[in-house]
Amino acid sequence: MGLKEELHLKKPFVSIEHEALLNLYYTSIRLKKHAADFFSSYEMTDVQFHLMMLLAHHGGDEGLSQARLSELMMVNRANVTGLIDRLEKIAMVQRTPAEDRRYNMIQLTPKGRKLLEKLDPAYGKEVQKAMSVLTKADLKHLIAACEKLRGNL
Amino acid sequence: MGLKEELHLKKPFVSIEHEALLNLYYTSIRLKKHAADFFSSYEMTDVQFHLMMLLAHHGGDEGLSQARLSELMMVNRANVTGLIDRLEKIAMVQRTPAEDRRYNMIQLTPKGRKLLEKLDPAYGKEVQKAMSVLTKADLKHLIAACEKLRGNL
DNA sequence: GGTATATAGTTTACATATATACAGAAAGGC
DNA sequence: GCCTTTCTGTATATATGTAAACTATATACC
Repeated sequence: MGLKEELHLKKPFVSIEHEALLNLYYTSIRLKKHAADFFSSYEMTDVQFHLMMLLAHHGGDEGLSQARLSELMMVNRANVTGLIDRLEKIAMVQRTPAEDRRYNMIQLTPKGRKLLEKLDPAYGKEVQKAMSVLTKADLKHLIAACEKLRGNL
Repeated sequence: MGLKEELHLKKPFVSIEHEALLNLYYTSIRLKKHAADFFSSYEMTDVQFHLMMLLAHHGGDEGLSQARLSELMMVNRANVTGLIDRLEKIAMVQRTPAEDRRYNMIQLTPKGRKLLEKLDPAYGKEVQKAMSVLTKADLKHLIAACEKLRGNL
């Protein structure tokens, strides 16, 4: 269903460019909410899961610094402080001082790793379920379009 | 540039479905930040502008209720209370009690309308600039893909 | 060696988002 | 008329995001 119908708008969009932008926004929001719903049954937020996934897939043994996490998540460094605070409070990750004493290296705790081992495959299935309405060709087009848009900013 | 290169990831994505999802997320975030930058020179946030645009284009004379705004913005009703509070404080919108005394009708003030008359065309140009790296066919594909994804949730 | 510069993480103030619970008002059924 | 249900807006607690200012540390340069 078109966004116009979905939102019960009386007027059409100003341009197809604007319509495409709003479709991107709203679809991203809806997918994010869908993910948030999924994680809420595990007492987790989608953002917390995302951070833990980054540690699992890109952290290796030593983990990732908060600055690297902020880069990977495209958020402010200040935001990561709070995220790690909350994840540390529920014992999912831990801070370890690095050799360079400006850095904290963040690692999954055993508890965090165990939760991820259960959640990661389940989340992967959810992603497949959500995205598999698109053909491989659709997916490639979508990725190419997104890359073009980001390249233009 | 691919997301893998942009984030300097060492490992590839698990699946093209996951890569497409992350492209959607990150592109949406980047576009939103771009818009936020644009509006910050006018002492406005992108969200505040969005709300005012909805009033201008879909509010008619009587305006929109907070519930309708929350529906159009796909956010919680509680969130709209705060948004209107802040916009009322800077005299961009006003609350008017409706006949049905449960409702507030929200309208642009003359000051808000005047700002929009200046901002709306400038924002339109920004949207064209950002989205016109895509051909009309690309845009149609993108919209169709987004509609399919939302239809599947 | 000493100084200027850059970087990492934190703190603060604020905007935006959710879920939940509440009060006031309207609507429907009996 | 009365009661239940539903709907709107608000209050609260909490999560996530920003910008800006701060401390501590490392690096570059003379």
